[in-house]
Amino acid sequence: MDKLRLLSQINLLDELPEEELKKIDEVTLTAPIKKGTIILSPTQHMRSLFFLKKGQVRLFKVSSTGKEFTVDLLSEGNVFGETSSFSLTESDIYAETMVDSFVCTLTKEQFEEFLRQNPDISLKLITILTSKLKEMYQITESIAYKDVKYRILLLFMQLSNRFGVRSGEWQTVGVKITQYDIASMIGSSRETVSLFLGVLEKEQVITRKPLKINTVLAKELYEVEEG
DNA sequence: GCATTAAAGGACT
DNA sequence: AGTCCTTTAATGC
Repeated sequence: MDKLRLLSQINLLDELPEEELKKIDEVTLTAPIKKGTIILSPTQHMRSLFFLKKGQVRLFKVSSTGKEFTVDLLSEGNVFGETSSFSLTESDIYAETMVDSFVCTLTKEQFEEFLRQNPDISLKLITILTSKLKEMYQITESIAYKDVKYRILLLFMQLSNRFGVRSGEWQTVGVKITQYDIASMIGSSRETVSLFLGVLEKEQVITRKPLKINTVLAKELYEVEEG
């Protein structure tokens, strides 16, 4: 696949001139990574940052009892990883590809230089991180005070706002997720998720195949906030 | 109201 | 064919 074309597909880099794209292309390495590959783990530490050019990545932590908690999902254009000076994720975190992906590696210096020359990108990064922070607040609060059905709907609202496509009252969720993925994002079990997905489908709040959410119904019936 | 366990059916490659 | 994903039901906190 053409490297330059891949680079131009990155959201963060959308507004960059062709010259800048070429510069980045010269200093970075792009690797195809298969689904289910761990590209970052507490033991395997890469002192670098990653650009997800294509695909989908899950960031998660593992508890002492071996249970996974998914912190974030990333799609094309997201940056993650860590260097000695700053980190975009936690240090004891795992990153796994959920689908076949293309990942580009950047050193700290390359990324900082890149930001210096493209201040607009820095602003975009701040925007992304801020909205992610808001999402995490909502999720943690829902885990404390709300039931699983509400948590599923809140998660779907957030995902569809970030990744989905809107068509009237219905919005796609926009990411490829299993029931296990959902459970690991809202602190539940896959069986319970399975149960409530069935309930929500009967109530016509969601559809499956493809996974969609009726945002209007969800808000009215369950008072779900938007992300 | 939900996790857990178990068991079985369905789907993906 | 074999692995991954989903559903259903029973049990107990």
